[in-house]
Amino acid sequence: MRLYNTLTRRLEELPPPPGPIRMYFCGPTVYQRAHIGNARPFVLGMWLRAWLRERGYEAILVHNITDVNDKIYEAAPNESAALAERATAWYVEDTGDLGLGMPDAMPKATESIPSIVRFIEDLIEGEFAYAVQGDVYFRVARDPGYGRLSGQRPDQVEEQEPNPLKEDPRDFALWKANKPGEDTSWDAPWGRGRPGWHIECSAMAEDAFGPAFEIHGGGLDLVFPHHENELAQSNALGHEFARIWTQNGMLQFGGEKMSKSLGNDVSIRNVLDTWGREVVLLFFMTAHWRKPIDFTDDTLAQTKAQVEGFRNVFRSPSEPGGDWAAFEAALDDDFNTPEALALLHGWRDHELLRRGLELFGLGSLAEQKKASSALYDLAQKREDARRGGNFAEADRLRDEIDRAGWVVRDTPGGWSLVEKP
RNA sequence: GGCGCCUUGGCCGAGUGGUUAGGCAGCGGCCUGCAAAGCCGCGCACGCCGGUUCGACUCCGGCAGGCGCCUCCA
Repeated sequence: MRLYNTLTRRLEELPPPPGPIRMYFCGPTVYQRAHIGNARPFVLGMWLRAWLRERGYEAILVHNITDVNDKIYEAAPNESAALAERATAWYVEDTGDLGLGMPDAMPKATESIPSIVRFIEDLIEGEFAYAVQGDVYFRVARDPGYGRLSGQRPDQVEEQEPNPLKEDPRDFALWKANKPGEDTSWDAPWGRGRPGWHIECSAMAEDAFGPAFEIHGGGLDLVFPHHENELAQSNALGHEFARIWTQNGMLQFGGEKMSKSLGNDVSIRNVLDTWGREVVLLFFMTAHWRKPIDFTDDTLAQTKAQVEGFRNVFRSPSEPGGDWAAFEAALDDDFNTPEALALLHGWRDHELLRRGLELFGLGSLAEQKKASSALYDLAQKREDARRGGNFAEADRLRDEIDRAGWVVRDTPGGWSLVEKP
């Protein structure tokens, strides 16, 4: 199996099974209901884990929660902890409802403070970081390779609002001194405060996996500065950190990236309620994970039609045939789900198709709901009316069944009832 | 100013130096009392301009348009 590695800008072969393949994916900052764009790395991580296991790997997925952060303080001054806790529960609930299972661990920043503090201490000791007035900053000038992940040239990075505490405008915060309105803080050798954004991931990933692991994931918008800084911090301590960096493309909405900051976000909850989990999952399958994907009603409607198409395969007799090897090859080649999906569309073999769909959490498409006996009676009455030539009555009964959410289908072998799409 | 990515038929979306992607929608037909589902047939696409080549959608260069990032973002 091979995957595109942002760090080397090429496709790279994974070590042969059984691995292990340890994966760390960046999760959301929790201060409101997560949007559907946030679901993309979650879904990708769960699918990759499932696929790697299918291929005989020991695969482990750790997906973190950022539960201390400026955004949370802004959203709930003096009550950020309560908000973060609530929003974490939402996230777990919403991603759980995708029906893909859950990551092997979901560490929270606030529960990883000792590791974070130790990490910063080591960086200071090595003079890769410095404390000033309760803040601690990473000394970017100490890292000659800074920018190797994102391709940024440190001398060209746009200057931010000047921060007189920094030795160099490119330096980034590892620890921020406690400020008014910030209700969460921890003691540290440099004073009471809380971790900066990037250090938590270095600490949590290494807590889970040690100084080196196979795959790091997250959104493409995290490449710089977040992932760049994670790499810099860990490399500064001589740790290899992640070998393969996978960043998923952004979910677009109305021609822009969907994001909480832009206010154009649609929650996972909302999409789940409107379209159902199968449509959401199939929607993500239609685009390659590295490419942007447009969230539009038209696209979702097309996806829904595909969902029905798969259901109908299972409502028809199974026919042997289907190239599993080609399916494997597509997924082994940079996890090309659109190509794998195209193959699935050609399969009529129930067992094989179900096996393929199950890998993506879509095994439910193979399951049929049974109509109530009352509906069966109506359908039989309609059949009787039809046979008697009373088509007006037959159509009336069909409408009644339709209103109950079911569709009557006449086949050569007799009528059947299927759930209305 | 810097870094990176993208541009395929009505829509979504793979892929390849010369050979059918696939799906959705649409049109025609079969089937049906009418439908639904299914089946059969139909589109000959690769942003623009150059170059390399016997031949480019595929390689190279330029241009145009779009997207992401530059220390809050999945």
